[in-house]
Amino acid sequence: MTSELSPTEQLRRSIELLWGSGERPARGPKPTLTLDKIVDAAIAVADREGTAAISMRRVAAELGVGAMTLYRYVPGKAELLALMLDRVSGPGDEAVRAAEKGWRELLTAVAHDSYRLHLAHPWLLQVNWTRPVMGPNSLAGAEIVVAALTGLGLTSQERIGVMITLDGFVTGYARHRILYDVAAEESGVSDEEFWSQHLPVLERAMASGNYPAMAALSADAFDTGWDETFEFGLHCLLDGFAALFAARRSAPASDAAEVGGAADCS
Amino acid sequence: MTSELSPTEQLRRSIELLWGSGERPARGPKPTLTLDKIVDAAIAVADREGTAAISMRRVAAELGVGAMTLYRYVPGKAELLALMLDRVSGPGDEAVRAAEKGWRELLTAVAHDSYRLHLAHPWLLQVNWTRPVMGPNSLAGAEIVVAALTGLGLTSQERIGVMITLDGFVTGYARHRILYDVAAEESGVSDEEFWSQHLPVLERAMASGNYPAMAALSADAFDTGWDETFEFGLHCLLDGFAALFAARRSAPASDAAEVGGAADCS
DNA sequence: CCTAGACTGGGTACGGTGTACGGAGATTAG
DNA sequence: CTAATCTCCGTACACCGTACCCAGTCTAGG
Repeated sequence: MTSELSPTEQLRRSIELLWGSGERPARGPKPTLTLDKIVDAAIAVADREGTAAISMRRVAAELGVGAMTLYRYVPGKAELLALMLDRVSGPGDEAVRAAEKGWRELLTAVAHDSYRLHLAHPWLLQVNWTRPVMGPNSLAGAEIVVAALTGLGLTSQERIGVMITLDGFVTGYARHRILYDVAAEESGVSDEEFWSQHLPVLERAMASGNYPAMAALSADAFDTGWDETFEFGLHCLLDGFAALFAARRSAPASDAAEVGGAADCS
Repeated sequence: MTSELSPTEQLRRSIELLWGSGERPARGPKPTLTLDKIVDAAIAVADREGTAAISMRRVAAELGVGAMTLYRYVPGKAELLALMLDRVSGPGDEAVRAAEKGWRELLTAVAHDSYRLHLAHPWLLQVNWTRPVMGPNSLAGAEIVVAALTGLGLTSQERIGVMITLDGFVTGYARHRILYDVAAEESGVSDEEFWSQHLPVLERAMASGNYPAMAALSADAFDTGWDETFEFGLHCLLDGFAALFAARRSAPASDAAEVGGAADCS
């Protein structure tokens, strides 16, 4: 008899799921599963068998139940992914250790944690986390960054801007690397073979004179390891933040009136 | 009778496709389609109907042919996506105009171009461009950036590092924004509704005292427009690069021997 | 001109996906 | 004990990418 749920109603349901206000109805048989078990199973499948293996049937099989059973606990696949994300989110080990150490150490730690997290769970790229970002763990992650940026003379908007910028770099770089690994794996072509296949066409392109700057690069230009390049980029970005902070320290920007709640931003 | 193609053979085929060495066989009827028409149709469908609409059947229907016909021209969907990417890639308008203006103007222009490109073609996020990056247009895009970074005392590896870092930030930020838009659109929930639904749970979280730094933010902390925040982040990142360049200008790093081809990086 | 052979278009089919629907059985309030 | 209400899940539908294969078309060689 439940008529179709309105979008708003669906959203309310998802928020409840994320913040886990799970009161059971009194009637009827006890559930055999829990939300936590489902999320754990989904993460296990995703980590073990790859991003493409995340399907409702596969996760259900992992738990020894029918596919449709999952829909008793989760509205749909998108919400399951959001729950998976919130599970692995939250302040990482390195960030917690660096919590009291100053902004540069902390941002470095947060970047490392997030980078490692993405490499460990490549399926994170599949998740649209922009809307359900407001899960409890995600919020805790934001808190620790904003805290480190408080007291440097930044406006509130700048604090958020720094956080978003850092996240953009880390996720963008992680995506780049993960896509590369995925391409290598699923095409079944190794790095060496890939490059050796391209050699003739690239040599012709270089010899054409259309790409002088590329041709002038040394032979080892692309030899840098992924992680070193990440550190290099992160270092540059933090230097840029440092320049901003130095400017604000000599002339603090005026912030809008501070109120006790970030929610009324329509 | 064609036995299954080896991965290497498939790769060779894809490279041929990208670089367009399209000699027709003599026998048999003339093809009614061309690769270009297919790629154009796919881009049109993707731009008009969204990322999810990119399917072989849909693209084929757009061209008025059967789904399987496309496989006469393209090995599979992944290759079609790669071709779509190379089509829209290449130096953007702003970058071309800024080509002779110094590294900061050029990197800014490239970032703007790439950012706009992603917003105009959100399906770019779907494409694994790390491997087929070596299409002619992509290579031209790399050339223009590396050229702007030549003569600043950077090593070859640093030039590539700067390019990858910038790309990481731009694509990461664009992804963030696109995912946000997609979430708003396909959930059917407007921004206002989304935030008003979250209000009670957020207010409770803020009142809990667990998130003091978040609670201390001003009310307008999240009010910044997407584009302003992008400019803010880009500015920071370029300041970071500037610091590196300044250091190199006073003490240039020694580069490896420069050879005329970047291809032999195993 | 004729015909053999190579090529193109595309119908059908297979195994996958997310999920709507509804029935069978379990549980508990009254 | 009964009826209400819940859980589990089999079936079904509309999609997807693409392997296979046949019919129709075109051209090279005779």
